[in-house]
Amino acid sequence: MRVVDHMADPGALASPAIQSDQARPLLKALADPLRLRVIEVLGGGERCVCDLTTDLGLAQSKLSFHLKVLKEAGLLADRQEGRWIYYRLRPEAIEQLRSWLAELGAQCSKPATCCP
Amino acid sequence: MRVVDHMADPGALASPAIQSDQARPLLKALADPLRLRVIEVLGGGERCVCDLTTDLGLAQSKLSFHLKVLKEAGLLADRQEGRWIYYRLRPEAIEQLRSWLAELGAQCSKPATCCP
DNA sequence: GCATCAAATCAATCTTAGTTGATTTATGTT
DNA sequence: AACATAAATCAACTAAGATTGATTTGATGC
Repeated sequence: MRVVDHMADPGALASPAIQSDQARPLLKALADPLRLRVIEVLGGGERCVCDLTTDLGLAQSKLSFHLKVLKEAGLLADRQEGRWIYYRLRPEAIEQLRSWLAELGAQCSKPATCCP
Repeated sequence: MRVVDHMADPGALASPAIQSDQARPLLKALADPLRLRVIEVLGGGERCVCDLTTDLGLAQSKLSFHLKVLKEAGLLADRQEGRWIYYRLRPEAIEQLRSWLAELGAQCSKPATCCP
């Protein structure tokens, strides 16, 4: 039944109810060590690509590739200003993941009654 | 500074403060679609391997491989009873991830002041 | 219009991770 | 002890994803 209407976890309330279908692309995008570093930096606030390149010491095309993956997964948003492009985290995506995890954790402790 | 002592998110309070170093193996383990299905099933409670095999319709060695990955990442715990082995989710791991995500989301909305 | 700089794209290569079927280890049964 | 079943391991193969360097697109300034 998965009843969650008793407000056990206010932190997860922002997002409705997420299936693993929605979590999958997010998790996949987060699974790379380099992308994690990008995410970590953007956790501190918006950044332009040039900034990220020097901050992380990455080849330009490499960073660009990973930014694309993160963006297509829905984790990042970008905006253009002149010839610079700024990337930022999408807090909605983060919240989605958090609420998916919350559901997972909720009822996982039932012991099995099974085979023998 | 990353100040989080004002209790903005009670949902994250259970776990202390997680670096991406700790999140990385968890995220990597969660990044596979098959493992996500396993996780989803175990979200409903503990299961023995034989159960999982038939539930998910997987080759035995395949499932075994993925269970190992998940376990080594710290997401699963197992116990033996007779010749059966039961796997379950480790809620601590879930909470770690959740609190890591909470920190990420907290301060990510500062606009950049940068290049031009 | 031409030169310059930021960022994205592309094709080729390299690396890592997942699959498969057979074998092994371990527990329990007769 | 011999057999049957549950699960882990292994080696060979396959597929997916990341890296690299070169090229392209697009915006700005002269």
